[in-house]
Amino acid sequence: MILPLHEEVRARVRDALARLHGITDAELTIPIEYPPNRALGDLGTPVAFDLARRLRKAPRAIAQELAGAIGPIAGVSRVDAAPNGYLNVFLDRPTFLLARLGLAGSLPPAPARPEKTIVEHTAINPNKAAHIGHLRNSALGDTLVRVLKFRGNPVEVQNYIDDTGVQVADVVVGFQQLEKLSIDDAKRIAASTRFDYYCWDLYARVTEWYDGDKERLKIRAATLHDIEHGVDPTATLASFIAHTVVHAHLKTMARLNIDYQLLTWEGDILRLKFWARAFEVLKETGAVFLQSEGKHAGCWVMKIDDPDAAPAEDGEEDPEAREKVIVRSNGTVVYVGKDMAYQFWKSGLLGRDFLYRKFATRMDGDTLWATTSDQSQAVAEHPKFGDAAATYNVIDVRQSYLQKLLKQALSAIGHPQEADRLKHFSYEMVALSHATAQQLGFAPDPNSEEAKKPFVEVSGRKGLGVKADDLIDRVIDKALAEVDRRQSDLPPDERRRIAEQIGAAAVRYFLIKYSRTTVIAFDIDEAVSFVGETGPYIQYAVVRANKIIGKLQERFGLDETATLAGLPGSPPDLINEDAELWALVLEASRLDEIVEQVVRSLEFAVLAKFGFGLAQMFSAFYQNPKQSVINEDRAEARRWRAAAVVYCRQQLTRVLDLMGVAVPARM
RNA sequence: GCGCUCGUAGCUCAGUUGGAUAGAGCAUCUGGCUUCGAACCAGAGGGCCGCAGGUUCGAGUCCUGCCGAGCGCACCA
Repeated sequence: MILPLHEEVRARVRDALARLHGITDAELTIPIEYPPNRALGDLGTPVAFDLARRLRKAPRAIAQELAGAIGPIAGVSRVDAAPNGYLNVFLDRPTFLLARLGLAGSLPPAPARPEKTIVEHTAINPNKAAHIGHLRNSALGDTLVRVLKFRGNPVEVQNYIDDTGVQVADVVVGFQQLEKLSIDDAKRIAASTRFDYYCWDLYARVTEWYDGDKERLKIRAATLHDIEHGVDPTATLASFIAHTVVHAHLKTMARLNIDYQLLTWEGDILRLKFWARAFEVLKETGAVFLQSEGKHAGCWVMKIDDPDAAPAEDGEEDPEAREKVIVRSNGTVVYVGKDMAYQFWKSGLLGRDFLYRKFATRMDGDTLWATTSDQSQAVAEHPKFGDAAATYNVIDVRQSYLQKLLKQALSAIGHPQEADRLKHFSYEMVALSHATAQQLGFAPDPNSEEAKKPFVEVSGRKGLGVKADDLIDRVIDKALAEVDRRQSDLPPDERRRIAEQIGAAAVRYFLIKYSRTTVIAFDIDEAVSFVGETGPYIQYAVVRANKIIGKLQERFGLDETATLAGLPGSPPDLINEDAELWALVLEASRLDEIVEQVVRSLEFAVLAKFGFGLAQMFSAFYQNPKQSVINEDRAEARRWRAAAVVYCRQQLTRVLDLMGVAVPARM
């Protein structure tokens, strides 16, 4: 918790500026930064540079005036003007640490954020096993959920299931046409094999089959039609495939501590006629209109307004390029129409609701709900879903255009605020490194275009990709080998559990540490590594911290509370003089600031780097014999160091929790 | 053609409201386990921040142009 101090320093600088120079403009921002080293200060601001021209004074002189006029600030020991013009602040170290441990004073409460936020993520086509690209989506989405909750936002997590799309239809075609299998055969396969893996292979074969004769695509169209209209046996088989694969996906995600509150099924959106209602709204508000001329004649279209687009230079611009067809001339709705209906519902603007049924049990024991359109399945008592003040849609960058259309649709029906509060959480895709593609047996022809690209694109249609569970298995196996080597006294099931925790940390950290705009060229060897900047590195730091606290009890018979209880009032020399210890405490306190930055930028790489950097500082501290806690003879020094360890461990544990990662009992 | 992203160490990447000396991991090299357990730590080498202009007290970060790469822009989903 450092943000309240930032605010206090800002307020006092503002106050001093008003008194000294009559500067009261609210637009003046006072940036708070961290000087390059603690000898210069704990916090600092370059505000004097901004004012130099305005006040016709050297930055240094302004900073000096401010330092003299700012007066005492609670929690601050001194304010200095640096020779180059920075205004630097030194904190009262003992008070700072004691307050953060809840041993002195009280920290201001977090701001209330009562408005409900929906986060939709994962949305994997339920026709095959999840792959690493899907994992990036889910890891980002779940981290977003955790970060929002951390700062007090009520969050509803949804996973959209496209059970009536082409991809499910393709696997149905595989069962019916290629394998000549019935629903009972499918059930038999599901009972005896990895069904999602089976579908993975079958899906790739269906793609090849289509390539063999384009006429076969007509079978796909007919299958899709049967699914949409509930024609059996096709519809029942499709439903079975989708449900079975969804359960497999849930299982996969649970291995990474990812789950959901509600599964929204596209089939229910169709059957409950959400689109018909959305279409009414769009027509009533004039958001869409029936085009009577040009190439879109007979279609219902929406104007695309693009304020960023350059104006047509010589009036030769194609007017149709500024229109998006929403309803085709044959009366059927385009894909994005269903998305609009779903989004209107999320934003509480549809005037219609799903029915709900219980689907499964969540990891914390709560109910995982699913939508339904079947009265006989519907449960009367259910939580209120949808109708959120803000929405985050976690979808890769290729969907940017469609997400933009969704925002425009909200605007066009007269709800610009809702449009503004719909955020497309976009991120780049996961591809494969050439080395990994080769290991999988997908080496492109060295003379082909593909070979010249910086990475190899994943393709579900070709069956080219790394399955999520295969990756997780490999990482866990490797972790288990390490655990077996180091913790041979532990029973096998406990070792297994630890390996699973370490594996989840490795995978999740790997998926979070890149910025959203970076294409991850997935390399298997890099992903399974536990050395350096990885999740297990952070876990290891926390395990070491726990070790110190355990030893303290063993050696001195003091538990954590007793150790800390002796701190208030004890001589603060150590923390005042030990730069390394203080740097650790100050850095640890920045979590709230980091979380705000993460929500503002939607960059979880920031969180990952913070966790790693703090763990790194702690590891150095731990490894330094001069900083030993239990070998320290002076009781006060021991207590201050223990306090720093406790605080650091607390903050690192929170960071891991935000990443959906647990702390192993031992490593 | 238009739009959006990206180009930083040998490799993979940070540098997200323009700030003090451009960082991390991996790889390479040198040290360190009878120590709070080395999944670690200490240290070394390694940079025209794609190129050229501009704005600013200050630019890896903002603007313009160029070069190079990726992804979008359907009466597909």
